[in-house]
Amino acid sequence: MVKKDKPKYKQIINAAVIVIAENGYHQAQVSKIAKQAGVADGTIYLYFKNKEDILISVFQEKMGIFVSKLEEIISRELTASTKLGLMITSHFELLASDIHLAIVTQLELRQSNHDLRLKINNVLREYLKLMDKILIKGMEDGEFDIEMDIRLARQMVFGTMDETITTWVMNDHKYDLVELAPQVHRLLLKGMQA
Amino acid sequence: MVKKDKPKYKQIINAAVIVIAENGYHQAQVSKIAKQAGVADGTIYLYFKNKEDILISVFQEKMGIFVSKLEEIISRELTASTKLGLMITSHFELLASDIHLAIVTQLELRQSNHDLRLKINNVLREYLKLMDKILIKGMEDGEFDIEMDIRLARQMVFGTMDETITTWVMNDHKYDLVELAPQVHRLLLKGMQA
Amino acid sequence: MVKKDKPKYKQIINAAVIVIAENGYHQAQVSKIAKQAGVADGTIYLYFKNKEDILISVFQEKMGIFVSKLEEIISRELTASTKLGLMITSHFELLASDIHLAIVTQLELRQSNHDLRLKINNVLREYLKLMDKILIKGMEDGEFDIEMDIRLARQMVFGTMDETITTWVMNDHKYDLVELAPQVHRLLLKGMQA
Amino acid sequence: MVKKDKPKYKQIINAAVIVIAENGYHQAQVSKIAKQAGVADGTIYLYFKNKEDILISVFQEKMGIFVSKLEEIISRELTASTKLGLMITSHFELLASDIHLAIVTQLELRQSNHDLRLKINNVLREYLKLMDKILIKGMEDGEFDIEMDIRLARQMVFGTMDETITTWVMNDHKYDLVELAPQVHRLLLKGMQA
DNA sequence: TATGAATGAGAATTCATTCAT
DNA sequence: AATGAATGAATTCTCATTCAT
Repeated sequence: MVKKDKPKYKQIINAAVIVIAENGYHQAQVSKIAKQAGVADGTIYLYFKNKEDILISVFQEKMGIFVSKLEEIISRELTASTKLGLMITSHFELLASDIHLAIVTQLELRQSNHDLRLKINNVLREYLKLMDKILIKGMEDGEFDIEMDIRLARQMVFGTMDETITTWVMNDHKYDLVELAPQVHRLLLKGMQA
Repeated sequence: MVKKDKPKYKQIINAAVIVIAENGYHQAQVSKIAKQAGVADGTIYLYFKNKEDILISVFQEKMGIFVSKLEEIISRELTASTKLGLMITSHFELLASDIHLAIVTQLELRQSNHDLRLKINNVLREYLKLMDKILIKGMEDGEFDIEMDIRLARQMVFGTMDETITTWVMNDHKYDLVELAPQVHRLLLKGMQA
Repeated sequence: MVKKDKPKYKQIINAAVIVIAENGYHQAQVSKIAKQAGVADGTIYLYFKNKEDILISVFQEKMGIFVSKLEEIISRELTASTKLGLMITSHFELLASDIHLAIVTQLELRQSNHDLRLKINNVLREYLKLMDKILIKGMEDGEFDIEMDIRLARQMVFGTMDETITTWVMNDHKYDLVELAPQVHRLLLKGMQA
Repeated sequence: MVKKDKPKYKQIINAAVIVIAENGYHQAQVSKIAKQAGVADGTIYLYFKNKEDILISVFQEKMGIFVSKLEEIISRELTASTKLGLMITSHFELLASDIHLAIVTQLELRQSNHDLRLKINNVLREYLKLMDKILIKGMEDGEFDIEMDIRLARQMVFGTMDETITTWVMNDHKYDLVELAPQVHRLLLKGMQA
């Protein structure tokens, strides 16, 4: 059994999400995370190399859920446009169901330093690659404009989703994010359709 | 003559942009900014309340240029779609011509804490309001889909532009950002057209 | 059978010498010593009261070899001057044949704190007492200056030997220490002769 | 006026000697030194790069006194043997007159880590070079044995002095160190005489 | 006997801000 | 207005030791 499978590993990850969401990135001291996780400060360092390692792991573990979900969607027998819709919906659902996580990914983790952000971007890249698969399939199948720049299209899709979620979080999630998914889907679809 | 008109005010603002761009947000100490501006540390505090005030002022002063430009575009006798295109192009041009500023607004200033980001968002809101004016005019004139959610449309426009610029900055601006403007324009237009 | 006779006791002592010599006093953690000895961290505490106890025991065990050797030399039927020469030679030989031990006693163990050094000095005292026996015999037999201060003489003998060994260790033992013994002997003899 | 001439520089150096002597090397926290010096913790870092820099500077500043004194002795028109005597006496006098300094140089500073000790040795080397000058002159003038190994002789001189002082410090300086100087001188002289 | 996961105290250093000059 | 020396609060990480198994 490796470290990541031990119960305390996930315990600390989850504690970190809560502490960062409730206190903000810069007020999320290791001792607070340890306390929230119900372990001693030193125990943190049996599972993580340093504080940065906790934060990257938070992102990896949680982003992993998005990636798995997206892989599952892609593997299904559906049109690219339907897949796009499912991706948006499930992305919104996951964050709407875990406000703490939404705060952390949309606001707090972006305050991290350059190095950490580079590492986070590596994790993100995997997600964006899957997104590209949908776009390419849509272009090949004649659903999406064959002439469109794949990078720009991806930036539109991700940028729109990201901006929508961030706005929702900054407005204290006082409206229903998931309800917006169909409209976002329609908007993006129009932009990309053949 | 108020403080903002005094030469040292702008001198410090510009020094801050350079220092933050070259050292990163977390390595932009007040003493470095003072040195770059050619003044003593204490002098900073004759022009700014505190460090946060410098950063907000940087954003306000620089964002003001975008706002002025956009106001000028809106005031012209043009179709909403043409205005949208001009907005994208001039936005890209301004950042492409000042890499330091691009780094600061797209990457470094986002590492600021929650409070500062809220204040930055207030400044940004003015810009987004002007953007809304174009979208509303386009809907009224029958250019854009009258059914579309104005907030989502704005998030798509801003999100796409923002993501495009950030990706360009993170790729060390090794390709021409301004050249992408027409394609981004076309993509967004398709998404919003009636 | 007491603890000191059990195989793991010596195993840990020897592991400590190696770990300290190779990593330095401040990087010789208990866990490293345990690993080198092939036992669990907790096992150390079945044989030693605490970390300091390991270090004192290292010194005692190893110094014991010097003391035995010296006792054997003293018991022989020889002139004081010859005994002095044998002492120097065998002292040098022992350290030259165990570089790890030389590094530990000449450099690393001296970085220990005040308390530990006091305890080490107690162990050393036994050796110095035997040294005194040779000097006293020499004075009684008319070989050494009867007027000389025994304490000062001992400090000269030990200080010279110690300084010579330390210099050799600090120069990465790139010359032959044992070859220096006759010269050191002659030098000290001249200083003490009647 | 450079940093070393500013009053606070020496103030901190002297505070460090007292704090280290009274608390021991490992209990000499920066905050204690700052308090003893009557400055804020942060002020220390305006004059010293880090804690190690304080300790090296202590050694350099204080060792400088020994070096100056020795240079002055060497420059006089005296026999090598007289110079040797003056060196021993003034070395003993300086340490006997500043017990704190004696504790620091003979016991506490030797607990420093490998890196720091290497730097201290560089400072010490200057002193040893001057010592060599006396020995060489003595050999050239026929006072000292022309056949003697200069390195071994120096190790005898320094080792004997060092061991004598350390023993005195460890015995809580309950006897008069300076009174021992003539005897030490005589002992060493006999060892080296032609 | 032996294990090794868990504990938690302890300290160097940075940097925004002040204020006497 | 301008200076810049001085301030001091605040936080990560290590590692000797314990104790349930």
